[in-house]
Amino acid sequence: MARGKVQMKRIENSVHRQVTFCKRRSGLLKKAKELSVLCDAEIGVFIFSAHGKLYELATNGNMQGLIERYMKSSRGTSQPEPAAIETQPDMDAKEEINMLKQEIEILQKGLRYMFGGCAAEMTLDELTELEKHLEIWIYQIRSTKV
Amino acid sequence: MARGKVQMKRIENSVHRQVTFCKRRSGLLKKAKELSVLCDAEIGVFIFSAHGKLYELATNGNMQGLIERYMKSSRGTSQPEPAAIETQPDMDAKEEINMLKQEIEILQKGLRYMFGGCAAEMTLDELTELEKHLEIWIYQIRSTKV
DNA sequence: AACTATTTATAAGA
DNA sequence: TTCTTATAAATAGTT
Repeated sequence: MARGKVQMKRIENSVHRQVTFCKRRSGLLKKAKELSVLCDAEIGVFIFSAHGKLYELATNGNMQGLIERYMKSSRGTSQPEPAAIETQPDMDAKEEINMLKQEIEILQKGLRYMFGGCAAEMTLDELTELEKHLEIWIYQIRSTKV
Repeated sequence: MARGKVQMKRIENSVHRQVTFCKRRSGLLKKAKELSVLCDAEIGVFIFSAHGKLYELATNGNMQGLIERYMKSSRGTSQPEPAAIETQPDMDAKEEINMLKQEIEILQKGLRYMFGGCAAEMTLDELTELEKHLEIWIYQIRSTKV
């Protein structure tokens, strides 16, 4: 914007890119906050910088809760195929194993969030609840198989 | 902004609120897209209107993937440590990697299946495999409960 | 949905 | 990074 239009493509100069990232990131989060306040909306934003750093905003202060809600809302919207699982070819086998294990943990965590969001440590009741969900799921799978 | 400042509080007039929501929502999504293009960032945004309607943007077109990445990044932020994933200690590293990758694919399919309201297509074998995993989880849950 | 008068956001420079 | 400032963009109120 100011002092010259900006082309809508990646900023090649890395210093400019970094500065713009910083400014626009804060602008975006501000706008999100404003929208939520003015219009009584719940908003979740997450931004990964090119270097992988995470910046986030969840208007209710609870991104996990928003993600659960998102998952419920977007149910039925056909999900795109996730990217094939690729790992660095030059990666050490041990590292790769750890990476994959992490991925699995994430997926498991995702499932737990899915099932009514036991966010922190799971109580006995929560575990029972999860167990029940899994049993239902298995039941559905068995029905599908027939 | 234009023609008068706006107070940073909920707009009481519901017509104004709706119009502003529409305008600012599109503005926010535009800004998010711009930031991602200009600065090479990955961004996920979801907005729930006061009435619960979902609007979203995922810069890579894959919100599910972004959510997984988010969970990975925010790990450690007061998240409980999930049970360690155990594999055979005597297993060949290559084998182990393949096994873990398979598990991930199954979990991903399972998640999609879940999100899609049990509509996503899975083959019979995949369903059986998923069923088996769910049974293992149930077993783990029951062990934890004891 | 279109139109503008203004306010905001921000690119470039310091 | 922070501030300044000229300009581009967004948008509140109006039609």
